[in-house]
Amino acid sequence: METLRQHIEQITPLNDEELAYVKTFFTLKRVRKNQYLLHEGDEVKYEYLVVKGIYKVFYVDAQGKEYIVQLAQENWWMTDYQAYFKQKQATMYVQCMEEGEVLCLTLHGREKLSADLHKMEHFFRVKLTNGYVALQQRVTLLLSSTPQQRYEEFAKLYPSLLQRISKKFIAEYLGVSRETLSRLHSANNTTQK
Amino acid sequence: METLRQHIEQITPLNDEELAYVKTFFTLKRVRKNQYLLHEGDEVKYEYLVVKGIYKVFYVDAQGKEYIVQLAQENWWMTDYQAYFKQKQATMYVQCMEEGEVLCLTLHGREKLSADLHKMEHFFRVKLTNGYVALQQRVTLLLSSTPQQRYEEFAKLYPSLLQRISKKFIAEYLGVSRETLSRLHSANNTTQK
DNA sequence: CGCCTAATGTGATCCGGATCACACATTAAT
DNA sequence: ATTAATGTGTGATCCGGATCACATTAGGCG
Repeated sequence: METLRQHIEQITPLNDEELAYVKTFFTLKRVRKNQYLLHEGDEVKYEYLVVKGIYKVFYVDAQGKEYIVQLAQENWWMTDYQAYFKQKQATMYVQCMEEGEVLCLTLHGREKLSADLHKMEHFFRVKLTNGYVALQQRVTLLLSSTPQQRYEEFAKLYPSLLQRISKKFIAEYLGVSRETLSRLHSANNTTQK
Repeated sequence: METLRQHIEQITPLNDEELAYVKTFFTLKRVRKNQYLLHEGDEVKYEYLVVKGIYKVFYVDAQGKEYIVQLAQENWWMTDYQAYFKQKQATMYVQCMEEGEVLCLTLHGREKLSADLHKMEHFFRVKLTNGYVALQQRVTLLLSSTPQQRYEEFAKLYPSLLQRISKKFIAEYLGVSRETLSRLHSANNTTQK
């Protein structure tokens, strides 16, 4: 739980009393590899703050193809936000790719915290702001770039993930086929040598 | 300025005193067709709340191709948010497509309002939440769908824009060539008849 | 330790959509 | 009203990346 304090205090300081109050809204959960935190069709009870591990948020189209909407690692928040905020059934899955633990927060908890503590409303606003900017960047990337550029951008933003997850999933995140991604490497290696 | 009250009160009620205070941070600006509110390389002084008119937020790649990141109409907020929040030079343009007026707010104003009035911090958080969800939907759409599906989705979400702006710009928003979009129509009309 | 399954590389083929090129229609400008 | 500028449809060609198919390697895990 110490993680939580650090995470929040990157944005706003909390005194002990406030922190104690905040903590009452979170529950810690251990997660094993391949375990689902959320399944399509589920009610979306929680959003999750990743304490440890790697997770993917993805959906599956009519043909059974998977598309990764978000790859989350330490200190990232994740869930099917559309369903979470609107309290509808999930259209996405959240699955663990590397075991770890997450802190769970209900929508009610989030709203209560925001209403009771101006600081926490501020915290969530700042987090959302960052998330919004990051998503907008992803939109511009998807609109305009080649698989090559997408991969380079990804490698720059998340060098650690390159090591920790398989290329297949990176391809699904980039919206590129596994094969095309693989061929990029060969092309790169020959030129850069 | 009455628009502003209505807009904010969709999310949180304000008393007269609060409203008066809020108003001091906004300035109204008339905008003519084709006028730029923001130019690549500019310092990003403001974000804009659209009172009237249609605007596009777009960027231009090395080949001179345009990509529309956002199409904004009444009651939408817009600017180059990446640059606005991080106070960097703009990488995008904001241009008017149908004349109207906007309310301008500085980053300092936004932060001051949020700090002084918990209600306003709440307002911005809710707006950001909605924006985040909408952007995530756009990401899933760009990741997985055909031009056909993108167009249908767009037509469903923004039927009014279909009438008011040219196909060329819709194509740039969807990340599809003008010609491909045009051919979709022909295909549609023959089948649905 | 070796088996089975998943991850990766690589060739061959195919196809959707970009691009180029032009005709026609519509709108704006003086 | 005339001319220019911009929007729209449509054909012809081309190419990047998806798809299919298989060989190779690397990891779990019994």
